[in-house]
Amino acid sequence: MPGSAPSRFVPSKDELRWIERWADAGVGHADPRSDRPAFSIAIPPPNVTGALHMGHALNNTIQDVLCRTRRMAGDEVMWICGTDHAGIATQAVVEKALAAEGIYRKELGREEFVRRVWEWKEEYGGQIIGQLKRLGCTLDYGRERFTMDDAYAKAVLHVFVALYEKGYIYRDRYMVNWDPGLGSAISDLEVEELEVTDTLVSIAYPLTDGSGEVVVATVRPETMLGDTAVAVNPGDERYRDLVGKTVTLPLLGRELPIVADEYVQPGFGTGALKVTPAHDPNDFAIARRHGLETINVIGEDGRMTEGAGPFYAGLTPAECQARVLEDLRAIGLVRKEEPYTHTVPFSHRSGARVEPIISLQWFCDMGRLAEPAIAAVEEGRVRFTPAKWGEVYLNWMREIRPWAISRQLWWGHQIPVWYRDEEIHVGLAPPEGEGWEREEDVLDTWFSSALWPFATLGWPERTPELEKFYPTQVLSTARDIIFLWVARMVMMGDEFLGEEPFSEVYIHSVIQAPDGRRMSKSLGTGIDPLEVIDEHGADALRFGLLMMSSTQDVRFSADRIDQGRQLVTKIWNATRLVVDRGGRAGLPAPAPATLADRWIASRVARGVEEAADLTARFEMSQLAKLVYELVFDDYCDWYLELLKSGEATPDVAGFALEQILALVHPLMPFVTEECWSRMPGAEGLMAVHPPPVAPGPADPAAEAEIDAVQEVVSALRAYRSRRNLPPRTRLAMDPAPAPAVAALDPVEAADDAARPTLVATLLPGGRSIHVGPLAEAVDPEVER
RNA sequence: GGGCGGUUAGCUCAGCGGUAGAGCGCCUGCUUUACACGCAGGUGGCCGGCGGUUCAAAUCCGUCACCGCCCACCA
Repeated sequence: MPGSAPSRFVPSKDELRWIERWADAGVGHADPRSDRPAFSIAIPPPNVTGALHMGHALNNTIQDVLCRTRRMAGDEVMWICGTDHAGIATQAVVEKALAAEGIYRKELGREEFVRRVWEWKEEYGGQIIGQLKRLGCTLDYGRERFTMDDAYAKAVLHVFVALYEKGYIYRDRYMVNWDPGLGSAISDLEVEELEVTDTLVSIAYPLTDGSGEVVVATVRPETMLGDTAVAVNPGDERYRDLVGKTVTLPLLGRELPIVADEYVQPGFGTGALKVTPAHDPNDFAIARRHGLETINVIGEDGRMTEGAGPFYAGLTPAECQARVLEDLRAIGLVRKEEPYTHTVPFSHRSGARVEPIISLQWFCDMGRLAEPAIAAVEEGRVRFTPAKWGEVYLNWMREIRPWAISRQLWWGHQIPVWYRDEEIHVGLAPPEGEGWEREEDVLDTWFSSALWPFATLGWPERTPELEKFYPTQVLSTARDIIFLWVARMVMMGDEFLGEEPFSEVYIHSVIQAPDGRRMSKSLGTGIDPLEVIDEHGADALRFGLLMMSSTQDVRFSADRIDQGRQLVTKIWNATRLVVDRGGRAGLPAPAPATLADRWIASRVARGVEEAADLTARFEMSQLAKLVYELVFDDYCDWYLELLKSGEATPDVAGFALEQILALVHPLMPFVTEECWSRMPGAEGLMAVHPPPVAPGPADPAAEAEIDAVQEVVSALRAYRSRRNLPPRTRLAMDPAPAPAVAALDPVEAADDAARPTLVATLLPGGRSIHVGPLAEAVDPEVER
């Protein structure tokens, strides 16, 4: 590279060029017929509606580091690329867009609406794939998959039918989490418990025989309309005589049995519990034990049903609550009202307060599926990093509950079930004959995501891709989808391929906003990775994110991005210097000629070894720190200074630079590719350059010597600084300084014993040094 | 109610049994022909509190205090 090259690398200009070059050279393309060892990673498929956020940027940088490293090492790398149809999110986005034009989903009808979603997907979906390219990610873009592709849909239906036939999937009228905002059931994992302060109301239920009353407490008086019993603890003396009697439900006049159930805590409230089987999971269980009637009073539309009686039907629960309280007060049955703080379920998807209701839904029993997936982690076939997440996974798996898999949406995999009167048909194809109607519900998005590592490779066909690249090696993700996604992939992989879909799960940091809040668009705390890329370059962003990443949550730090940008500039300028001094690429390893050469060879050797170790252990911030220090401290601050003074040789400098570029490339692909291309003798892309090798063996002797040199030089500089001497003051030193010391700093040997003004003493091993005038050599201030 | 994690320099974080580290900030010098997105030299921490183990503890154990996250069906 000519010395007249600009003193900075300009990412905005050069990065786009390299993205094209990599694509043209097929860098991300995987060949299933290759003889090379396979290395594969399945990207956590971003939502089609998604845009790159910091979490994606970090996660995909990590995956790209791993993929690039393995590719350079000679593996056939497939980084599986694609997006997720994200049922709820996508349907919501399109619905909103249509509503802006005054078009409503229900008016369009299902078929037309789904067509519009596809249209939207073709036009706006998947922009994140382009953004991943900007980040420098070497995915196999030519094999981009979508969880609603025909082939993928086939896999989904196949799995549904197979699990149905095994008896794992079944339909039941059961209590589910109903999301009134969404108009759909959601799974337990999509429910978030939030603390709220409600009013705990005590209501008197008169005994039917007129002999008194039983007082119950509730935070949801409106649900009393669906009460079908009052329960007390069997050991509760106060109520022993009442068990078997009945009370009359106020407002509706229904007669309710008083039952005894262990669930009831005698110490809570009055010790008597109103039982609303249709709207409380505990009450539902009590009702099943006692064969009680269940009466729905809140419907799927989130309003009171006919079951609530003519005065209340049609109201929202909140309106109904006010009305019920008013009516109860009017007849004098409210005994107490007090504030009460407890947790209440809210939908993670819509934010609405979840209504537990009884509904006819499809479920998947997870017990049997979980067994091999538990063993996989217990027996170490799947390993989590950090290891604690393996425990979290196991704790959840060991108490796994049935999964509510049906969703009352239109966008998704429609459940392959047909009904005709009492008949039911479950199959890949519709049944023969007239009068069949297909199940309207679709599957939970995570049901299809669970198949990602193999459905993307063509399963259930036995494709060459599947043969070569399943199972994958690593799954990298954040902890929030360990249950939703990771666990389910393991279960499905075990069930359908007989093998876990990956052996390593790396759980990376969550990047928070600089103030410690969650980074989110709605909070206004998001930082757009693309803006960072535009401003500082993808390499700087990648490096900064790797530096930030950790085993815990971290705040986004603009300083780390700066550090990355500075490293980019440093590498760029170091390359300029080396090229100027005659450094070349593509040489066979030259024999180190000087002490400095032996030293940098040793440093690079150490760096290469440590980098491999850190990469294998997913120590990304340590890896970033290592390359930073190797470039700045070793190569630039000391070695290149020695090169300028003639204490090192250009061949070794060039060779070491080539290796350093190769070492840094997986982290910062753009600047390293650019620098490589500017080294005389460089051929081919750095992206497929062989892995870095040391220009020589680790050399402890050379390292010890240079350590000593560094100490002397630092001491000299500190001495000058303390004395406020001009920086380049020449000092005479006795004994004569080592050539490397003299080269790095303007010192001269004291040739006249009467004249020396400075003493530097290197004791064996280079550990003890005095720097200062002879007269001060014993001064503790100076002694080091 | 269970479980996990955090508390280290002004800020953001590493380190996790052997004399306290980085980046940024701050102070002093430097237009040294790769780089001022730079170079050199500095300032700055009883490593949350209290106990304990050890020759030796940010580092291991116990406990307390805040902060955060996950799981959980007490009206």
